[in-house]
Amino acid sequence: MGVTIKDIARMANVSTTTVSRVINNKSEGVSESTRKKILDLVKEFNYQPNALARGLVTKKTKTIGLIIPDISNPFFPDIARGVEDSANDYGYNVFLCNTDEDLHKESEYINALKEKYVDGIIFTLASIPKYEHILDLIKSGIPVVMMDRFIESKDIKGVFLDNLEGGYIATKHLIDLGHRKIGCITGPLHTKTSIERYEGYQKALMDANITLDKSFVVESNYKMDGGMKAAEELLREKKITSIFACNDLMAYGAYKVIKACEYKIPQDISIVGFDDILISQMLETQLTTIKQPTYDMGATAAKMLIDMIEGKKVRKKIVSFKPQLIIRQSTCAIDRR
Amino acid sequence: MGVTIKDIARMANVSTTTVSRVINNKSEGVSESTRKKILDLVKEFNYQPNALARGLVTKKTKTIGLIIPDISNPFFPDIARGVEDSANDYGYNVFLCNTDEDLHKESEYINALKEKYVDGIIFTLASIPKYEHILDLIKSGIPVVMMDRFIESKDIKGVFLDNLEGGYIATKHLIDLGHRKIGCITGPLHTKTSIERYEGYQKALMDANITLDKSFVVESNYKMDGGMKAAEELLREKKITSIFACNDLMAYGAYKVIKACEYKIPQDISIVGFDDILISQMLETQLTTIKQPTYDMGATAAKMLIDMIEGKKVRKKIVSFKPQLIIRQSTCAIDRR
DNA sequence: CTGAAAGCGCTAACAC
DNA sequence: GTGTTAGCGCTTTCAG
Repeated sequence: MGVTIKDIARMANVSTTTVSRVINNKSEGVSESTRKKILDLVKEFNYQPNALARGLVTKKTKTIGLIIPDISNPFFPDIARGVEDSANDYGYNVFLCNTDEDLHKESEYINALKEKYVDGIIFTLASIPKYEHILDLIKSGIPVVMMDRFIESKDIKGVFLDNLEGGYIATKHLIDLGHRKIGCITGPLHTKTSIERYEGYQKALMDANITLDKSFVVESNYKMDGGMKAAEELLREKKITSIFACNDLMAYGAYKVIKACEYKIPQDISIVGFDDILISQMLETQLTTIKQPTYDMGATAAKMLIDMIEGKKVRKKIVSFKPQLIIRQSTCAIDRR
Repeated sequence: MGVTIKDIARMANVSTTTVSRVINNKSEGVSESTRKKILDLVKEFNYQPNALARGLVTKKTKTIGLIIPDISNPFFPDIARGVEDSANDYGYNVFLCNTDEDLHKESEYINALKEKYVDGIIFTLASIPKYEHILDLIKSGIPVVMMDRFIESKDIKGVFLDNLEGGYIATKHLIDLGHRKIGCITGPLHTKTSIERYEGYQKALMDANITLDKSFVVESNYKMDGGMKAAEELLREKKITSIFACNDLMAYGAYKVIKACEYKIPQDISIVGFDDILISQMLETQLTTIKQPTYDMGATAAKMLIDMIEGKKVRKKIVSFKPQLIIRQSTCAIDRR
């Protein structure tokens, strides 16, 4: 559909090689006059190089894949936006792939992306701890950057949040406010992120010489209803004065239960979440939470990937982002009770 | 990187033609034995066809482009998910492109997608009423499906929400509850969607024999702060008893102002929004609103596009989705005041 | 039922 | 400075 490099060459009375040289700016050895002639023709006939043909010979497509669990999960749009913006800056396009954490879909996407010769892939793994296929992928030579969910392996590169630090500062904030009986609603404890946040909680307690009471810890599912159930359990004569929920959705579930029980937030019970999703600042009592720099994480992952693709030295194999405590209205000092 | 059709052909002692036939299931004329031999080899060596080479000759890439303003706008992730799911069902991959409603970026993406030979493009236009480039694109022959934002043109195909109906049922709901003094916070009135929602409001009033009071109508910007300003204006001795905000973000802005003024929702002022974004059901007083079937719209757009690509008869050129009234807690009958 | 040959549109040695 | 040639990996006539 349209004019090819041959057409331009014929009209300019030059070879395709020469045309190729100028459209790729490898025009060291092209006279200014033929250069201009070609450029004029290109503009006049709106010549657009066929990326398939080009890719077939160069083995580069200026295309990357982004594989995530689910773009409609509020955690991912900002990441995706960061990735796409960076990619776009470097002239790359991005394939969006939603896996629903399904390993089969994950493999299918990997195959499709390989067939389409993407230059690299950014990955947020399924939380299931199974990733031989990823390791194989990396060994096959295609640049891969992991995001958010870590893999134990020497040759992994990636962008992660310091979840331990996040759990730590969330809990420390509560401790600094005078709380001693701090409940913890964790995510599923077979995932690294959940474990780390929980470890952060434990470390903060330890540093403050507070003994861990396991009955204050409830494992949940990162969902709202899970947060509700967990809060019901914690409220059952545990006498806790505060809760650290390992994500905002669960914090919101807890929030609803607490308010339904006629407790006041933060006077009766302080609560801190994790993620800083949009709703957190829209609640009646705005949620104190731990913010992840999602956009930056996406943007950094894409930059890193493209550096790898273009053979630049990638200094840091692992970039660790620091979470940030956002103090809002759902926490207060215990002596204000 | 890896084994090609030639390798398979050599190992099977057949021509590449034959291999091509079996991997593309055009194997009418291939004996069962060679067929099996080839399939075994394909599996053994994990042969993956090179999509670039294939696309170069077939002019088809099993790839579509999705051009939207901004994936981090909560309205779009569900749409994108619908698009991607449908595409995936048919074996297509999707390029994600964020334009920020910038016409220049829009054109750049169109060019890039054409160079990469996408089979079709799904579009949510910038709201600026300028779209010659889209019309050109369509004339160039590449299948295009519009989404959400309409263009006046015979040969347009697309998927839209019946925004007039949406404005109508929102307003009618208020009228049915006994309200007569109904404020309206519109979006920017140079966009078709905004105009239509506003027209729906007017039509509902007219059908109920309520005279339109223009002082009850405030044009705003679809953003939260715009909703706040508009609400402040409406609250200034207009004596309205209810507000129809043309999206949830503005409704939320109004909500905050109303509560800040110590009015009660819905007893003093009823409010209905539009979109049903996640936060609407998370507010202290859950928001009555108009829901758009975003996922379905995306999924339908992709199906439509792929049907066009694959030459199937597309019965409906325009699919109009009906909005749905979601009654929650922010509206009540006027006599309960 | 199978293969030979041409060609998609481009880039990359290499030669002049 | 510029052109010739080969070839990327595949599909598609056309012939047998």
